[in-house]
Amino acid sequence: MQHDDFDLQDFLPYLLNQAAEASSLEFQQVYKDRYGMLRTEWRVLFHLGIYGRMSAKEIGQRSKMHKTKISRAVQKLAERRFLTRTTDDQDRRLEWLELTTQGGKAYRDLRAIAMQYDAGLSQKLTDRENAVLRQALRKLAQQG
Amino acid sequence: MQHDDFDLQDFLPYLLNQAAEASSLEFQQVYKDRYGMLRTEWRVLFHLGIYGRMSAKEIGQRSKMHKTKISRAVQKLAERRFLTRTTDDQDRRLEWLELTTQGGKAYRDLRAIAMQYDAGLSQKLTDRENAVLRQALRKLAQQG
DNA sequence: GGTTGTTAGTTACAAAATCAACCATTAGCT
DNA sequence: AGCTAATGGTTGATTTTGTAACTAACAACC
Repeated sequence: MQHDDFDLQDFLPYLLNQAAEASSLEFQQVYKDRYGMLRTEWRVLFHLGIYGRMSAKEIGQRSKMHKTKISRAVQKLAERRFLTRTTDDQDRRLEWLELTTQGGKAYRDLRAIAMQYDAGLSQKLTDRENAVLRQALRKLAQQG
Repeated sequence: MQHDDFDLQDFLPYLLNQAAEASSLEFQQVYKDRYGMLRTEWRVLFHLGIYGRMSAKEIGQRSKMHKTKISRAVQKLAERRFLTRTTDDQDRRLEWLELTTQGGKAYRDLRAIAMQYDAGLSQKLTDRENAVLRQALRKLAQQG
């Protein structure tokens, strides 16, 4: 049982997780300290900021977050007046979510930081690594 | 605010997380359903399986898991008789962890599945992507 | 030899994620 | 129309994590 040949550092699920965790640490600090947000919350914020008005369901499809997470994130963001919810006229189960002016401001602020942060991460890698990495990650991200 | 240029799918912390989550889903099913283990638990199990007897502290250093997580994982694994704990003679704060026969069996079983699973993931990528990906992830994983 | 500071590991409590059951509404079928 | 199933979203109970405070043992210094 001593020092066998399996290398944990080469096992993709583990390695990916290590990289994901390490590389989101600092950004987490920002949305946490600056806006008191959770990961789920900035994600919802970003979805709305990027794609504009959408429903919780759509956010779920895109982000693969579970609907309860989204539901609670939306609640918090609504409480803080970062978004508004309007029930659809045709289908009254459906709710349209949209950033408020304040929400938009928070989004743009965080987006700027995200872009800067991402640039910093990219600097750790060569151009080729960056390109191939993102390509590969996208393949892995689509489950199946 | 509609459809701005920022791409969430290109933001590394997000992309990494999506890939990590997607690519660990099936393996998670295995250690969960088959051994009722948590992520922290199989990680501890693997550390001991790979490196042999070690202390909780060492596991923490290698895995970057917080010591409370490790403490709890060790407890569970000990309850299930997957490992034994022996206090060090020199330094009685220190505890040596070691897999039992049963623990070793579980480890080898899961390791086999992990290897197979990893091979499956690798198949989604070209050889070059595989090499570059792992290289890049290792760089990102070392924080700083 | 006693005081202070560290270290390995645990525990208690709060925060968050998960899972299942739950409304309310709409769709589909007969 | 009336019944059943499916859908969008919420809620509550349980599990898991995170944070801080805590032991117990050791180290270092005076």
